[in-house]
Amino acid sequence: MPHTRPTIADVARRAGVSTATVSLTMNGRYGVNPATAERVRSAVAELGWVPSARARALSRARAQAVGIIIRRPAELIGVDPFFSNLIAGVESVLSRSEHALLVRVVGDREQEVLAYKAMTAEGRVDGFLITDLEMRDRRHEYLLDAGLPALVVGVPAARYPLPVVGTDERAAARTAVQHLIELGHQRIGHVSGVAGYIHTRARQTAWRDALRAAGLPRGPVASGEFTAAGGARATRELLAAPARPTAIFYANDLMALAGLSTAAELGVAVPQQLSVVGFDDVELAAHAAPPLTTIGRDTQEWGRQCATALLALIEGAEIPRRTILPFHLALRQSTAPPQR
Amino acid sequence: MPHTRPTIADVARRAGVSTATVSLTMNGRYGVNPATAERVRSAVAELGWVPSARARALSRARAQAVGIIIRRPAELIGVDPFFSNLIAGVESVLSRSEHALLVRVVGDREQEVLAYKAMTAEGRVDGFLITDLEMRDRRHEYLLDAGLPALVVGVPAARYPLPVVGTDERAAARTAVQHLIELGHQRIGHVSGVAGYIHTRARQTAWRDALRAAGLPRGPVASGEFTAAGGARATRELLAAPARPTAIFYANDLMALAGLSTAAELGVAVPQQLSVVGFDDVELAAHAAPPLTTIGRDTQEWGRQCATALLALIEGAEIPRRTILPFHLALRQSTAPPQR
DNA sequence: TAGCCATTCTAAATCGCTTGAAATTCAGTG
DNA sequence: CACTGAATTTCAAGCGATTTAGAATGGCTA
Repeated sequence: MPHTRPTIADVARRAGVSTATVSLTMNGRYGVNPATAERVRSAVAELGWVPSARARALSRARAQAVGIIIRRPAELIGVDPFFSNLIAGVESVLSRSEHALLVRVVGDREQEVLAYKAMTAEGRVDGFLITDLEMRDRRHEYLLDAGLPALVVGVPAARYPLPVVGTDERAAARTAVQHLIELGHQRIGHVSGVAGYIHTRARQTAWRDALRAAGLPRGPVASGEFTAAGGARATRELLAAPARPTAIFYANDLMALAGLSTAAELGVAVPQQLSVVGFDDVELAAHAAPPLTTIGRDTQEWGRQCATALLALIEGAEIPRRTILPFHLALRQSTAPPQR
Repeated sequence: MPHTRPTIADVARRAGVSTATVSLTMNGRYGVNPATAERVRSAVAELGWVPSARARALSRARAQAVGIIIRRPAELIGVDPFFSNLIAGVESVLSRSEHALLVRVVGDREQEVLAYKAMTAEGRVDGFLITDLEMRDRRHEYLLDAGLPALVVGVPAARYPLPVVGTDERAAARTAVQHLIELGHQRIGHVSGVAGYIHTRARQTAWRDALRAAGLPRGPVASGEFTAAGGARATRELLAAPARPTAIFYANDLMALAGLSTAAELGVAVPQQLSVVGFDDVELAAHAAPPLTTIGRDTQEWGRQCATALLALIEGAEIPRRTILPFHLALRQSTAPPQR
């Protein structure tokens, strides 16, 4: 006998009141006699009633959920702990507010657009978290005209029409390159990420600008596509150049770690012959050989902050156009002054 | 003027039929005149109608969603690409079937129980994917009596009452240790993961059994807690032992990679003085110095298979009690015969 | 004692879709 | 020509909450 879950009607009957009263009581509206409220509450407790999210979503016209759509080719999904950490942070806030997190993973842009439209049209979510912003990102268009609040997580893009929570990665990358410059490096290369992303650009531009500002020649670049294989390949490429760089700034730690191994394999001593700086400060960075100097930020904190901000947006509150969170430079042993 | 989304009534009006007919048509029930169906379909297309998931969930008594609750301490969330990959695989199947994926991340067991109960009671999901099965896991209890289908992803535990999709990690681990034995190693240590998990146990037990079966002495063990820091610490511990092992089998790649660095730091040459085998075959493993020999399985495929199976369960179909997916041993340069 | 108000509650409509029962249509039959 | 039955289509009752307008109650005031 499949004992069905109690409904609000069962609670009402048990407490000897109408369903309206139960609803009013449990949603903390005032105007309910304390004694009645008490009766309702004990009926709820006795029956173990939990309001149906389905019914609630329909009558409140709120899904009580937020969505995050991840577009990455399959092989890039697991390369960094970014999403796991972000989601963990987001969740720690959402779960306290009775909001669910819907995650969708898509492979290409076409599917992505469909996913946003479907989730919106079906009314599954009340707002979106947007990641991996691209150069000419158009996602705000269908979000804005669907009237759903949305928020970008990551790098603040100049004049993007949605609020942002993230880190000034330009400043972060500049700090990394600055560190190399201060050590005395003059030929500083860069291994960049997947073209098109705002954060790829921010890191690369900051590197270029920092060199220019210091009056140094523009160093060599190679794309590592954010993968270990790409990082290894790019490292090989940079180290094979005629005027070999004495330092390389990598757009993420995964590539930097692969770069470390590649250097070892080529017999290039780090940091004596080559200084290496990464980006992300993944846990392994501190336990590499040599431990990796890198830029980090607290991704879980990003998650917490952006969830909080998105919930506020959903409630109709105003939020700052940009929330900039700090980064840090973890100084370890993969950087040193260049050898004479 | 916030142009509201069309409802089924708008479509019905436009097509000159009742809402029942629209519903019947769009849900592919037979018994609708082809000509009428055509009119309905064009009305749907013209208005761009998409059925409301909220209303549907209520009337069909189906959430059209599955849930996954991840319980890990914050610092372990991002350590491996497991969840990202699993979710990517799961999603590739779910998205085709109009099911959403709800992700919840909790920190401890108490929150976990609450999360399962809440998701179930609120009716947010039609089924669960269970990961990180523990030794005396009780999750089946509240799932079974809530009547929700659920499925374990990962290591098949003997006599666990829910169906499983995963890999025989015992066999996988045995293969890894066997490889070391065949190379001629006699003192083989193990760096284990977080105690309590089925997979931690499976890997450790398989290691012990393989040694015993080969008539070798039981090697030293240390827990690395699945983290890089832990892996480094454990490695240091094993290498400091009086009878230093000539090979170490790590319960995951992260620890093995940290182990590689630690060995380098201690001046222990890999693979000449120490062979290292990991578990996971993360992308970086192939680009470590030296490239890491490790056991891998296709986590995205796990995701696809378990999503498919869970959907079948939700439809009320029968599925095999256990679906065992393959693993592979990636032979690289971190293992070699022991030096005399 | 009638009139007023504030406080509590409830009836009933609503959210947008699904679905079983009933109504309608119409060709085929006897 | 009435009757049967298959094929279509519609009615209307849910699904389980929320919410608004208004009813009931009771204490006070004039």
